[in-house]
Amino acid sequence: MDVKVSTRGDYASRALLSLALHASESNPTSVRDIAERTGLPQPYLEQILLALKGAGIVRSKRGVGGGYVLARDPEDISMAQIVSAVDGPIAAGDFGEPHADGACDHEGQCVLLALWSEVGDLLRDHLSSYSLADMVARARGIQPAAKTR
Amino acid sequence: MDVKVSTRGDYASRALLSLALHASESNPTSVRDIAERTGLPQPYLEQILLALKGAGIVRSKRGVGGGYVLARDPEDISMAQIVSAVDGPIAAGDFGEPHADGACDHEGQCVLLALWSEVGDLLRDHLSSYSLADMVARARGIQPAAKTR
DNA sequence: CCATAGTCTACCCATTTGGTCAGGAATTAG
DNA sequence: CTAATTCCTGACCAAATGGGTAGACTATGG
Repeated sequence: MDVKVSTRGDYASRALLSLALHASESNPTSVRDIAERTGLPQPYLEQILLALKGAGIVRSKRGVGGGYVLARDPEDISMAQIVSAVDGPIAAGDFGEPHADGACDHEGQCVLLALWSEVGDLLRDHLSSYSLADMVARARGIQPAAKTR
Repeated sequence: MDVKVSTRGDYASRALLSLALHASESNPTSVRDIAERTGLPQPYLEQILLALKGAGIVRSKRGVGGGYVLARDPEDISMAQIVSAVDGPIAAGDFGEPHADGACDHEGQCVLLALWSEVGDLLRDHLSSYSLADMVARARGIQPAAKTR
């Protein structure tokens, strides 16, 4: 089934969480600093930040005093966006579409396709329901007590 | 994130679904027959059935007229069991435990660990809520929900 | 004993994952 | 201008995983 979080997804989340926690001013944070704070390997982290930039989640500034900044408010960055930015779309299995009109080539296979796709939806929805701001809140201990979203 | 269903999980489900659909008598079905009905590569299917046997989901009989039979009633075989039998435990990421007492080595990383684990639970629960019998019902068109006419 | 059919072990190739490295290009300080 | 800083680009790499094959072995029934 393969429902493990890749290190990329995890690392990206950590980097962004760190960025959000230290977003005191609007001056950028260098990759080096982020790597130090999070304990992640710097060169690898660069790749990941680049992907996040490509997805429009962070902005970058080059040169002296440059670095990365969140492109939007943490409230407007969902965990689903983060994860799919570095790991591709959150979808269970690309075996083909459930060609829903009962035209299965073998027995009841489309029933299963429908199930996998349902599972993907469920997961995407769930991750979409959390924002980076939620993680910041939790990390600061202001846990809103098992949210009911 | 990696939330795709492996072919193994899918194949295992198909094989079992096929087995359940033709479970008219208690005489076993050979791997060759299952492969033919489902259109799956026979040698690969053998491996998968072996794993399912190891998990106690099917029983086998060797020799002439041998083959595989469901070990239990389809009602008592959950989709979660099938998937984890061939793909290992359904759990998001084994980075370590969320050492819940706020003793994160770096900033708020355990918050994320908690999230991944929550996601794994959600998924496992969801797949556990479906049984092979449910799939059989759906495949036969006795769809409890969208029943046309 | 012989054909059938499951079981086991090993191997194979392609892709993905996790990660490094060597420059190049932009920006700013001086 | 030039040098320092920092992001950017792209190649490269090792290991694991996924998907699949091949072949020998063993149990069973006739």
